[in-house]
Parts: sequence; structure tokens; C-alpha cells
Amino acid sequence: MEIVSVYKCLCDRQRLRILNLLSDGPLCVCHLMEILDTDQVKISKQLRYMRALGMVEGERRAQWMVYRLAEPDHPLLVENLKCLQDLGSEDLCFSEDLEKRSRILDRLRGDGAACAPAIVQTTGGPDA
Amino acid sequence: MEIVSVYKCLCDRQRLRILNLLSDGPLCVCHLMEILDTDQVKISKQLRYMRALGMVEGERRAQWMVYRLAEPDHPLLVENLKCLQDLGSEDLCFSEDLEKRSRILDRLRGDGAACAPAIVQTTGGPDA
DNA sequence: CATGCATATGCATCTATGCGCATATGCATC
DNA sequence: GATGCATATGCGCATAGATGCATATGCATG
Repeated sequence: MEIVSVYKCLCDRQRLRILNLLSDGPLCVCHLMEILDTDQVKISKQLRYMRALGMVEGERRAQWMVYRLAEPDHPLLVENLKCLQDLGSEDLCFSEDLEKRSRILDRLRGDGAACAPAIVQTTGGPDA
Repeated sequence: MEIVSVYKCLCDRQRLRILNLLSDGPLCVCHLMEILDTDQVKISKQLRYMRALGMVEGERRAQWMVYRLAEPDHPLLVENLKCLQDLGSEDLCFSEDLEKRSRILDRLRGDGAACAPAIVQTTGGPDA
């Protein structure tokens, strides 16, 4: 993984928001659509771009694609996503996105319908 | 200064090398040409790009333009330029560039000719 | 196997960036 | 003020990235 490739992923606001979200755990496209409030094609194409650069990876779960940060995660990427939290004051959007993510995960565990199994099954850790 | 603007500067290898060099102190275009082993126009245009994004600033010293990281330096930029050193193993070029820079500064202090005054006068700190 | 949902892809278009070449500008020196 | 050096800019072209629209694919369910 080239250093420059990491920055190529980070230098677009939509991609930055996606990576920020994935740093908290895997998500599927429909949730990214909901959180970023944009259409499916844009999300899919940004994911394809980042997959081509080896920054994220997707796994099929029934009809859903679950995306996560690629392993092993590049130290540069991890470091920058951490910075994003600290710089929160500069652009609220990133912490807001994470809050939306939490709410969605809560909802999924609640109703258990739709793509819930895909995410809940894939998501490990305390936020799962 | 937008977060994304920082990454836009970092996502090109030439620019990354330039910023890495400037993180050790100001330089003029002719030295960047020498270290990066490329032509004047490319350097000038990359500098213009980064100046437009507020990442570097230039000051005229006689016939020379001395460039430095813009003040106040964005924490994100500082952090990433620090990372660049740690990731040295991944791409030797960045530490090599800094060594070339040191050698040039030594030479300037030695012969004192040409653009030496511009740089030496501008450069503060232990490496000046 | 037809239908529906989630996601991906192809194509055309538009904008942003990069590069090469020529030339302009700013400063110093004579 | 002509010349020379250091640097900047303008223009044309090539490529990369973003976007919208249409459509294809994968999977599940009836």
C-alpha cells in the first residue's frame, strides 16, 4: 500500500466520511446511503475506488455487501482517522456521522429485520 | 483551512516530498529542483497549487523565492509530516531528501555564493 | 423461474489536475 | 535600459476523478 494511495482516499470529503464511519466497524451500503444522505451509485463508486486502492474490503452477506477497513490497516490511515476525532471542532460532520451510526446499530438490534443480521453478525466488539 | 485541502496537498508524491522538505525549514525553488531532480515549471506549479490551498507561503528574497509551510501550520499537516519520518522504511525517498537538504545547506554556508543569503538569512533553528 | 431488493457496472459528460512548451515577470548588474 | 538569472504564468492537450442515467448482477422468496 502506497503512502500516496492513503491520501488519495482521504482527499475527498465523501470518502473521508465513509472511512471515518468504517473506522468504528463494518457497515453495508444502505447504511452509508442513509448516514451520508446520498444515492447508492455514488457510494458504490467511492467504495470501488477505495477497494481498488486496497483501503477497504467488502464481503457479501446475502443481498448485502458489508464493507470494512482492509486488513492490515495502514498505520497512516489509522492515525488520520484518529485525528479526525480530535479535529471534531473543525467539522462537526464526522462526529455526527458516528452518532447516526450508533443510532442505526441500536435500531438494527431492536427490530432485527432487513439487513440487520448482516451487520450485527459481522460487527464484533462493544458496539455490536 | 479545510481538512480535505490538507489531504489534497498530501496525495501527490511530488507535493509530499516538497512538504516533507519544507517541514525542516524554508527552501527556494532552485534547491527543490535540485533535490527532487525535476524542472522548474513543475515545482513552481506544485507550489502555486499548495499556495492556493493555503498550505505554503512564499517570500521574495532578491531574485529568489523562499517557500515555507504556511503559519499557522495545520495540526493535521504537522502530524502527517511527522508520520512520514516514522514510515521511512516504506519509502526511503523522504529521508534521503532530507539528507540532500542538509548537504545543500552545508554547502551554502560554505561557499556563501548565489542564493545562499536568501536561505541562510531566512532559516532559523539548529540547522541554519 | 419470475419478482423484488441491494448493489454494481457501463457509458457519456464535465471538471480537476498534470505536463510540455513558450513566454512573461521580477530583480540585479553592468 | 539591456542583459542574465530565478521564478511565474498562459495555453493546449492528456488523463484522472465525479456525476447522472440506464442497466446489469447477485441473492432471496414466492
